[in-house]
Amino acid sequence: MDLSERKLKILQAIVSDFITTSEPVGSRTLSKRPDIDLSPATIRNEMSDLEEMGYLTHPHTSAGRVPSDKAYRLYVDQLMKGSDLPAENKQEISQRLHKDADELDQTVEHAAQLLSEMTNLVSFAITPNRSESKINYINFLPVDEGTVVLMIVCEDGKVTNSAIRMNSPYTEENLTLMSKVMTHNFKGRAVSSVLTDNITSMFESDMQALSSLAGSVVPSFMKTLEKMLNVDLYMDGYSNIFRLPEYSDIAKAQNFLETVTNKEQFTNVLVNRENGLAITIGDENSEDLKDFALITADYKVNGKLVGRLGVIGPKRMKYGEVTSVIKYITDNLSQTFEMEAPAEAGEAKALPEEASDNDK
Amino acid sequence: MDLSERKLKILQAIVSDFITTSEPVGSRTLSKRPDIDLSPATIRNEMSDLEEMGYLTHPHTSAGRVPSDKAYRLYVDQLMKGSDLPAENKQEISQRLHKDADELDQTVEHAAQLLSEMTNLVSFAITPNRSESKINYINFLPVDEGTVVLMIVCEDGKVTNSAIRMNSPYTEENLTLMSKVMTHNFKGRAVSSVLTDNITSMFESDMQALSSLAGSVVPSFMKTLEKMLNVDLYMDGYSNIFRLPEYSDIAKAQNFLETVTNKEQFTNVLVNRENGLAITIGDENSEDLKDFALITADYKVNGKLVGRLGVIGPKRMKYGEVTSVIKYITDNLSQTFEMEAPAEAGEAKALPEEASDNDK
DNA sequence: TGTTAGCACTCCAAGTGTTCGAGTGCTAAC
DNA sequence: GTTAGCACTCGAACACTTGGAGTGCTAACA
Repeated sequence: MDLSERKLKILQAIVSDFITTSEPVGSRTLSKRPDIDLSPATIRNEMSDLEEMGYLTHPHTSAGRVPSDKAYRLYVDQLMKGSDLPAENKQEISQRLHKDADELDQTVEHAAQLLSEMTNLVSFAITPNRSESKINYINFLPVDEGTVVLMIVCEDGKVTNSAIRMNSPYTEENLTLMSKVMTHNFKGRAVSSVLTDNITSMFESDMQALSSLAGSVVPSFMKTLEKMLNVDLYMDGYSNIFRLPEYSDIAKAQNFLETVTNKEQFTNVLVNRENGLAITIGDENSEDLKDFALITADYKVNGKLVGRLGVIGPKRMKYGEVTSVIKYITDNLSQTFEMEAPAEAGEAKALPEEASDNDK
Repeated sequence: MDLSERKLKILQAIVSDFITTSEPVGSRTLSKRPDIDLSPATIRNEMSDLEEMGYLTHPHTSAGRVPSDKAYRLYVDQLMKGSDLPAENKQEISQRLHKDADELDQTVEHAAQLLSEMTNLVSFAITPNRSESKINYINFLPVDEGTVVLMIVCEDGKVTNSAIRMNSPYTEENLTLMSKVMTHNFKGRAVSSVLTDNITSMFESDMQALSSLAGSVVPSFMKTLEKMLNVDLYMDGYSNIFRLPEYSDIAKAQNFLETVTNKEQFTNVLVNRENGLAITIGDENSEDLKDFALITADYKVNGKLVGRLGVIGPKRMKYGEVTSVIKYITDNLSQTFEMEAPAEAGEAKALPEEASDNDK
């Protein structure tokens, strides 16, 4: 049996009704809708069919129907009408994203904030992954007798640095030499590819003079490269969940919050999602997210690097509206980051002694 | 009327009972305690006095007594017995804090995590404020035709950088010169003091050759200095609040979460607390925190810079235990950061063209 | 043959009444 | 000053009732 026009219409009505009210919808309620001109009895028959086909479920005998994951999927794929954002929202988005747009991190954080405000859901955003970014140069800066700062700069402009505790004494000449040799060796190579190299052998062949330093430097270098791969995760709107009736049950709210505040695990989920606009509902997610729906979309930095932004909430979600907001924000972000090369700035700790020497 | 030995004992019993059970305590319950050898009636009389003196309240006629803020304060100041941490906890703390201790940020984050695990409360930690740190050197790195990276390094080792969009073209010589002049001008001065300077005038007098660049550089320089003053806030254990009976009321949980996830406001509260170990209870806090108790303590980096760490929870809190954990962790942190100069690393974005030139 | 009215049945939510226990305050006796 | 006793209060828990919203089924209708 496949879905007749009428069944689709009924299903559509049930899903959208349930999305707004979060109450199981009954045949009488439906028959009152102006767009549905059928008696409750007829609707009951259709609903019964739809239930058999797996689109609806039944909390208990005398309750209305509730959409299944399968129904949400159908709804999102076929039935949902995409809504266009009101002009004022569009304007607010552009305004707030362009203000202070010279710091990528901050702008992305603002975007997440904005998203949670506009959707009343929990939002998140991750910064782009740099594994395929190419190294531009490597620099060692003197700090104190025992410490230097290692600084790696990518072609796309990311600067990452770490302090290194040196096991053996160094001279500034050593550092300059090391900077040059390492830059020469790695310039133009992708971070991920360098990470799989056998760096120590390079030290043996090229840098005999420096081999005593290699022991301190190589592990830090690898660690710094790994650090470059980290993406930052911003989340916002945690307390929004309390507005949703599905989380008036404390245990559910707790479960949600626990899932969502496990940053490491959550980042992992986000990083591994499909590119572009991705909507996953219920059991399409991993086990721990099976009660939720996620919508994500990508933004681009300089037309290349890809970050991601989205929301998580109950399966009963205003897919149309939320999707529009997310798309509008990601498009806006991409546009913002395309025009200029925005700054993504951070900090590093070290104790330079006479660092301006480095300029001579 | 002042507090007799016996009243104190009763009050102590009430507070500690209420802290563990969160139920109003009645006279019968108290009289059953082995350390209190009085009949319920006597206890009732004493409780009645204590209520009159403002130490106890009464949810309704036939309920037990509940401690007031004043009672908690007395309890913390005089009655509470500080508990010593079990050796295994101490060991766990040292172990987990010393692992990966070369990154300050990360270690501080771990400390917050640890703290929330051990106390089952919401924990937080802020990194040290650098307003009195001295500038060590300032460096401009070439990126592309329109962009350079500004990098400011403090004596205490903090490195902060931003990308600057240049309004007019620059040469590498310009950058080197600018690095030198600015380093010369600001080396050894505290960040906060430089922030109050009139920098533009310096450009006019010292750097005529560079004045065309000043328009782009000065605002960014100030912004970067301000960025150095930002402290990072880490929080952990949000979902712990659901274990507490006081937050089984959804509205209260929501209120708590909203208060606590307002990072900006919360950071502000933390930064302005008293130094050392600080416990504030109920109405000793600002209006929005009046239903909570906060405990914070400081840790030191290199014996000087001061960061802060603590918990927030209901006024009914195991003050003794929690204080011990916090103190042990902050002591441990201070110790960790004293031995070595730990790395606090971050990142910056820029698009260097031929940056190794900077080394020659 | 598809649609609808009618009816018996189910189940939850909300309201009501009752009971029970833990608590208080007060008074009088020790 | 302390305690026992007693009347009283209040909320939590439980059972019970009721009403409404819903279903499924059957039979009648177009």
